[in-house]
Amino acid sequence: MTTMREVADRAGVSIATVSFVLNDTKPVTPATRERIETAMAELGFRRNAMARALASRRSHLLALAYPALEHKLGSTGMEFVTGAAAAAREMEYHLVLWPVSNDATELGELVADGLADGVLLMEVLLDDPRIEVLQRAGLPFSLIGRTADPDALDYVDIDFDQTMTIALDHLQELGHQRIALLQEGPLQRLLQSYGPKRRTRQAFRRMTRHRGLDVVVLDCPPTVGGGRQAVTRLVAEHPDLTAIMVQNEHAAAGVVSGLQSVGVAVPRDMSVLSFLTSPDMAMMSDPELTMLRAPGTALGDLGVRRLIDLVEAKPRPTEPAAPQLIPCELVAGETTAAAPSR
Amino acid sequence: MTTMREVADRAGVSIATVSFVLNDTKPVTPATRERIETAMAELGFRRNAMARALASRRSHLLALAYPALEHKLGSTGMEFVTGAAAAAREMEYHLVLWPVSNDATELGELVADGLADGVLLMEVLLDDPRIEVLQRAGLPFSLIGRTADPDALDYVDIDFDQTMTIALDHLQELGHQRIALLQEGPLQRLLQSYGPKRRTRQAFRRMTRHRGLDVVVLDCPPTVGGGRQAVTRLVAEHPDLTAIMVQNEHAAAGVVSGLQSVGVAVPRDMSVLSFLTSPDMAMMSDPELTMLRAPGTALGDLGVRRLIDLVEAKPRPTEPAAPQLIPCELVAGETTAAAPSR
DNA sequence: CTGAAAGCGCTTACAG
DNA sequence: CTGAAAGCGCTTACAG
Repeated sequence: MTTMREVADRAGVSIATVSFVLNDTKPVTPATRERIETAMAELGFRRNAMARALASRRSHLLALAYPALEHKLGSTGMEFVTGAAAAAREMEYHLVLWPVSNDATELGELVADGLADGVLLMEVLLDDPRIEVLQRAGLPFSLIGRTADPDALDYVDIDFDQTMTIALDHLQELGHQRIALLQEGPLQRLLQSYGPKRRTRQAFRRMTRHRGLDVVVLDCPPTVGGGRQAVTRLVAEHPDLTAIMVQNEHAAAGVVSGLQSVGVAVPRDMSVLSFLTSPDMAMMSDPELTMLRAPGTALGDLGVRRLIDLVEAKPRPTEPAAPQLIPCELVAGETTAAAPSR
Repeated sequence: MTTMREVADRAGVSIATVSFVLNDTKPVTPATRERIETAMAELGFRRNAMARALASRRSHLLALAYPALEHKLGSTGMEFVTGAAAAAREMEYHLVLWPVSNDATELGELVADGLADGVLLMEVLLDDPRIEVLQRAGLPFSLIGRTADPDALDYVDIDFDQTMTIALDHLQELGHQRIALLQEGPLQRLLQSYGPKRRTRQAFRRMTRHRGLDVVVLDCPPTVGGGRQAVTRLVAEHPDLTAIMVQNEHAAAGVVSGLQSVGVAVPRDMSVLSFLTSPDMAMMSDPELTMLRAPGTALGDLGVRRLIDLVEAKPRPTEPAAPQLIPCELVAGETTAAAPSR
């Protein structure tokens, strides 16, 4: 390992000057800069990350905190992680993974270790105890998703309203008037305070009312079997439905197969639209699911860039930056079509 | 932030002594230990990670390097990552993500930064340029997967032989005699040197010959459409096949739907077995895929623990530890059944 | 069993 | 524009 000392000696300067060219933090004569740069190149010098971190009080490490228990991050979760890691890399930061329990003590300890310059929080709950811990620690952080009242926080999230608009536009253009929304449930302790479910439901209720559509809202377990059972009941009780939105990919697959097993053809007799879904999953279904693709990579990328902005902000900002909301993209599959005429 | 200095002052000792109890590295009288521990508790002291790293020349950071380009890590890749992160956490290490290009220069630079104590390499190629870089750097590393000639290396991998034995046992118990293996292909530059494909194929060829089974081996694109097309040709050219093993989950789904669309019922007329697959994916297919479940979490966990062993080994070991191979687990779905009698 | 001191490899006022 | 020196918060021989 070659140190700044060796570079300085070889270039005939002090280590301070080496540091100045490395960080471009003070003016240096072209001539000496030149000498230093060739010395660095010849020695293959790379500045030690730990020493830099300690001296500059900046580790260039960003932590990604996610709930350790549900160690199913899912396909969208993975997109999020890789998107965040790629953005961090591009900005010359590193992303470190913090699988922590949802009670915030573990997170608090990690934060106190002074390892990370900032924290990115995934799977944010509507009332999330982790946030208070981060605030008290005074460490920069931003959220993927948001709490019930996120105005004072820095976050990126899915644009649920816009996504719902896209979904309803799609279905209405196809002539659908009676639409069901099927979501994960019954609410468990944890999901009770889970934003995407609530926000989707609210947008659905509000917008369908405004558009004068007939709707049904139902919960089912987030599994293939759950979707299958739920849809059987659903079509029995609401024979006039022509389209179903499903907010869980496994349930969506179950809905499709459940429909077909009771003689309802998809998409001829019934359209199915899978909400907040990843292509990997949607393609596995037969017929392939039409989906609103969750913007996992984009959110990961954005989240990291915002966090870096926060970390590097010269005076600590008092107001959070305006939140960024990204809608899901409609990706045509084979499960939506014109509503059957009656 | 409270430092060791403050703890030492409050306990009336030197910072050296504080360090000794923190690291349990020298005997300390119960009485002073007591004083120090209460001082730490009262102050909420947490030792600074950067300072510790610099002084001890150990960062407690482990890097997970994966190819940045194919930023599809897939469902098993995710299991691997979360398994590794959880194990690292449990061992009081941190996992940092290094999405790097497959040419090894980027990896070389990161290694030279002195950030990580060791590197875990994912998606190992049969001839992998990254390995030489790590060897030359002298940094501990271990592999998930292995090169063509891995004897001198430290790795964990899937036990392909054992997995193939489980698969063939399963199919033979069901009476299957004529079996196809469908894998990803045609080989692209990168996949050409991809181990799992080659090892599966070799195990398949060797074991089926030994068991006196009739076989077909074929490549297809790793997509639903690829599987669908391939299987259509396959059954036309080999009408006596009764079972197909597929080494890509998307292709497996395509095989199932392709078969049904040409009037071959699954599993009545044809069994389909999905190789190295994740439950998340298998469940999306209809009927649900019978699979050999890839041990993603276990490999991630093991890989990290081995790497930590390496990092902490007192004299640098000259021989690698014996490799650990983990077979896939057979998970019953709905796509395998007794061979049709002819 | 405990402490004084050097040192890890950088950054950053402070002087000149 | 450049350098000497203090300092980041720990660990670790070395003494006693």
